[in-house]
Formats: sequence, C-alpha cells, structure tokens
Amino acid sequence: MRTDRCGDLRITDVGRTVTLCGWVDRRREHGEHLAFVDLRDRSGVVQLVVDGAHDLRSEFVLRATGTVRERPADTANEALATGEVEIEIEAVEVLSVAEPPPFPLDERTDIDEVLRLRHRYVDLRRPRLQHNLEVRAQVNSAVRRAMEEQGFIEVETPMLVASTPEGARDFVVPSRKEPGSFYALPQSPQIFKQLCMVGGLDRYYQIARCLRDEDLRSDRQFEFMQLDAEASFVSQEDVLGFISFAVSAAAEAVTGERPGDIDRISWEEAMERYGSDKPDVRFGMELIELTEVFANTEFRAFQTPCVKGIRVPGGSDISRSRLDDLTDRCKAWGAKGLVWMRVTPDELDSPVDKFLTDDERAGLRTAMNAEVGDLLLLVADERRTVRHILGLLRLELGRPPLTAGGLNFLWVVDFPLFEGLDDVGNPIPAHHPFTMPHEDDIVLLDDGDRLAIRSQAYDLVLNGWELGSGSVRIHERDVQEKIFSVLGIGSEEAQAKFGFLLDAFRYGTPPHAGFAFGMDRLTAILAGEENIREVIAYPKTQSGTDPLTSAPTSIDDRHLEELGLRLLPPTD
RNA sequence: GGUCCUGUGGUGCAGUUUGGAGUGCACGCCGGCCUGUCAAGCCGGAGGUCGCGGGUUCAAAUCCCGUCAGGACCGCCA
Repeated sequence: MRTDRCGDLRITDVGRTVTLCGWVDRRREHGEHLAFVDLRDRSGVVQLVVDGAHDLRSEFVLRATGTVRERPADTANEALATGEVEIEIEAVEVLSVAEPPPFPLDERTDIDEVLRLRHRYVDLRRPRLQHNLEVRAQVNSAVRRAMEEQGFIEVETPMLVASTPEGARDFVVPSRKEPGSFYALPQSPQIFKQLCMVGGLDRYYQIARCLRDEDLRSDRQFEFMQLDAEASFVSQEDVLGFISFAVSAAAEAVTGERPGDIDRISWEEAMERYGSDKPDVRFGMELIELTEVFANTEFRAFQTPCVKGIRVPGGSDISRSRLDDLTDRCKAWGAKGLVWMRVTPDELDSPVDKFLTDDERAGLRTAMNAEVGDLLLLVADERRTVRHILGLLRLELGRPPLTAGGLNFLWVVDFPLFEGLDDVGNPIPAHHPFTMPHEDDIVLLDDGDRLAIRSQAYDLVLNGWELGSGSVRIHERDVQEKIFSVLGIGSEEAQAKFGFLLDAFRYGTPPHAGFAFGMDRLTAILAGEENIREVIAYPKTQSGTDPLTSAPTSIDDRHLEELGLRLLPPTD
C-alpha cells in the first residue's frame, strides 16, 4: 500500500517516486493552486506539496503518491527530521474522511483527561503517547533480554486463581460450573513462582499482569505489570545483582546511558533519616534526632519518647497561614501538632520559644545546623509517628518533580519481619508470611522482641517511588510452621490457606529468593512522566472507570442467574 | 472512609474574592482572499444547560446547601 514511512524520507531520497499513507497533521493553503499538507504516521511527519487542498482536512487518512524533491533554497525546516525534502504530489486518495478531533492533537495544551480517555484512539496519535508506548516497549524488551541473559526462563502463570485472605483486596470472578464459588485474579504470581522453584525451573521470570482492588493513585492502577522473578540456590546478594542488571539495562535502552552501582540503605536508617521506607534521596532536609536535646525539658509537648525535626533552608519567609496549613496537615496525618521556629539573628521566632531553656535553644541550633533565615519544624510523639509525619512533611516541602535530577535508584535492605501488631496482638508480616528472617535474628522468634526481627527482604526505590520488593523465601517446613504459629495462624488454618504450598515443600524444596518490580512505574520515570496513566495505552480513572468503554457495566439478569448470583438492593 | 483542588462555546483559559445583560483572550471549526508555508497570514461568520439540583436575592457563572464527574493526597495497597 505504501513504499515508505513519512518520517524516514531524507535528502538522499530525492528523485524517488514514493507512496505514503498517513493522517493529515496540518494544512497550509496559499491560494487555489498551492497548499502544504503535513502527512503524519508513527515515524513522523513529511510535507506534501499539492495543487489545492480544500478536500484534505485535519485527520483525514490519505494515500499519496509523488516525487521526493529538495525544498527550494531557504525553505528547509530544521525542526523537522524530514525538513530538507518535500513530496510533490501527483495523486492523492482519501482513504478515510474524519470529523474534526474532539481536542487538539498538538502538545501545547493539557487536555482534560476524561476527554482524552474517552477518545483514547485519538489521544494515542499524539507524539507524547506514541513516544511513551515506544519507551514502554523498549523497557519490556530490555528487561526480557536482561533476564534471559542471566539464565531466567519465561513461564506463564494462571489468571484465574484461588483467593487468599491476606494482602490486597482481590478481584473475584464467579464460577459458572460451581455456583457460589469464585476465582480470584492474581495480586501477583507469588505462590506459583515459588512452586516453579520446587518444580526445578531454577530461574523463572515473567512480565506478569497483577490485579489489586485497592484505591487508585497516580502511581497505581487496578491492573499493572510486574517483572516477576524467582531463582533457586541464590542469596539475597544474587537477587540484588539480577534485578540491578535488569533495571540498568532498561534505563540504558531508553537513555543510552547505563546507571552506576545502586546505593544501599537499611530500612532502619531510611526511617530515621527520611521517615520513609521509600526515601527520595534526591534532596536533603533529612530528619534530625532531637530526643536527647529535650531529654529533660519542661516543655510538656516534648516530653515524649521521640523528638525529631527537619530544617527548611531559607524557609523563615513561609507565611503564618501556610504554617497553620502545614500544622493542620500534620494533624490530619496523625500528629498531635507541629512546632515551627523561624531562625532569626538572635532568637528563635516561635510560639513555643518561651517554654525552652537557653541550653535547649543552643542544642537545637547546633543539632540542626540552623542558619539565620531557616525554618525548623519539630514533631514529638512515639518514634514511629514522628518518622511518619516528618517523612510526609519533608516531601510536602522539598520534593522535586519526579523526573528531576536523573535516576536515583536505591536498595532498601534489612526490612523488619513484622510491622506492628494486629487487634489480637499477633504480629503483622511486613512483606509476606513466606519471608525468611535474618539469620542473626532467627533466635528472637521464640522468646525475643519479635518486632526487632529483621528479614531478608529488600525494596528497590527510584526517585522516591517504590519500584518493587522481594525476599529470600522460607524453604524449610519447620521454619514456615514456626512463622505461621508466631503469626497466630494455626496449622489447620495454614493448611486451609496455603496447604498446597506446604505440601509442595514436603517434596524437596531448593532454597530460593525472588523479586518483582513495577514495569509501569519504571517506564513512567524513564519516559519523564509523573503519572503511570501516561505510559498505559488504556488506563482507568482514579475511581476505576474506563471512559472509553464505560467499564464497569451491569450485566443482565440471565447472566447473573447462570452464575448463581443475585444483587442486593442499592443502599442509601 | 477522609482532606484539598477543579468543572465557563469543540479545546485551553480569564471572569467568581466585591452578585448587575453570556462579557473577553487564544486555538479549532465554517466561508472568502492569498504561489513557499511549516503553530502560515489577512477578512468575515457560526458556535453557550457557566457540570447538575435546590436555596438566598429585585437580580446568581459569581453567595449558601446538596449532588455528580475528574484530579492530587491521607487511610488502604501482605
């Protein structure tokens, strides 16, 4: 149908007769007998010269035949890859007419996202999305190659799986053959990949679709893609190496530059310094320990297990109303309050200054390296709360745009095995119940401080986004049973929930470890996008709807009947 | 479950604080002119449920209440 793609034509093609197909990008008429038509396909745009263009409107689909010629002197367009040539058209066929698009296809304006999604097929024509989907394909391809180079084989796992009560809310699919029973769509292939290890596949990977019925965000969709991997006879160190290699390959495929070694930080240090288990290390404003400074304070608000602060350089000009707003935010996040202090030449300008001793003022200034013009923000509470609040406050005040400052990968290691206790007093697994405790801390399982047990679990962070996580798994049945017992899961319950995994472990289980990271998130950052919807061809809105297809939709009664389902009346 | 922001011709905005005729800007669309443009240019024209409902008022895009949609975030996401 065509001989060339629009964007490929160069000065070396002059003299050739070519046939091109594409969309009318723009048209410039100069009277009855001269018009320029920019023809666009995925490869780019080329200028057609036609004798009158009244019937060639925006977004018409054309097939045009003509001769490539050099543009006349001084009319080349340097901004265009094809700008040195133009096509003198001999014949044009309109393959398809088009109504004016519902929004402009140029990149100069931000269009309402619902409108873009409703007409996604038009939106996809824009260079931005064409580029993003190309980046996505490059990332997929590079990651596949990287994993295969390291001896991993691709294995597909089912989409209709058994629901498990742990973790995120499942999407469920009613069973027709067994009315009243349901499949779940996989939150991840976690169990299956471990079974692959028992199955002797040695090194498994998959770019897997995962589904979680939880509230959506700019970095979260109901369905998302993960590079999912698992390997036998490997240590945590090996896994970090595999994954570092894969994400570096992806980055290199997109940027042309291979990132250097990825830094590491322990979970404990991340929480202490950044108040987050996914620290954005692209900027300072670290959390500073002040508990000792106020150890003997008379100021009641600081008579807490922990006091920490952040220093906002030059922040003393932040208005009182903004400070009130920040205080309100901190309270909404769970703080009792926020103490602010403006650093002036000879004093601390603060509502609480009168409660502090000279020693405390001096100690504070020293600890925080306070300089005139700074703003100091302090929170006092339980250590866990202080870290959390200041971590959020730090991002609120200092976080650069997601894609600023290059790629800052970071490994967070030595996660705790448990994070807090549930209502009944049982520990809650921080990662999942198959995570191997840190060797040095295993003794604490029996009668130690269980919340102090570290695990062999690790996260990969990029510019403050959690890219993914993994762990060394428990491969010994007795250790697994011990963990279940600590978690308060009885053997019957464990058998009911994970029996098939425990059964499998009876038949010869290799030590194994794995990881999974979000392809959408990695792609977004590599494409320079703040929002993963921009790198997904057909994403959903924050409320989980698809303006293009109107999903989710109701289904008819016969369909429900067949599945053995009846709807409850709507609640008011 | 919660907090905050947004909603005005096809598109992007201004107008809302301080109520006074659907007022304005840019793009697009339709028609005309135009033989070297490339965000072409010039002239003319069409196009409106100010998201929706209610209230206050002589009068509401503007103030109040409710509601819908979208977005950002907190919770949630083993």
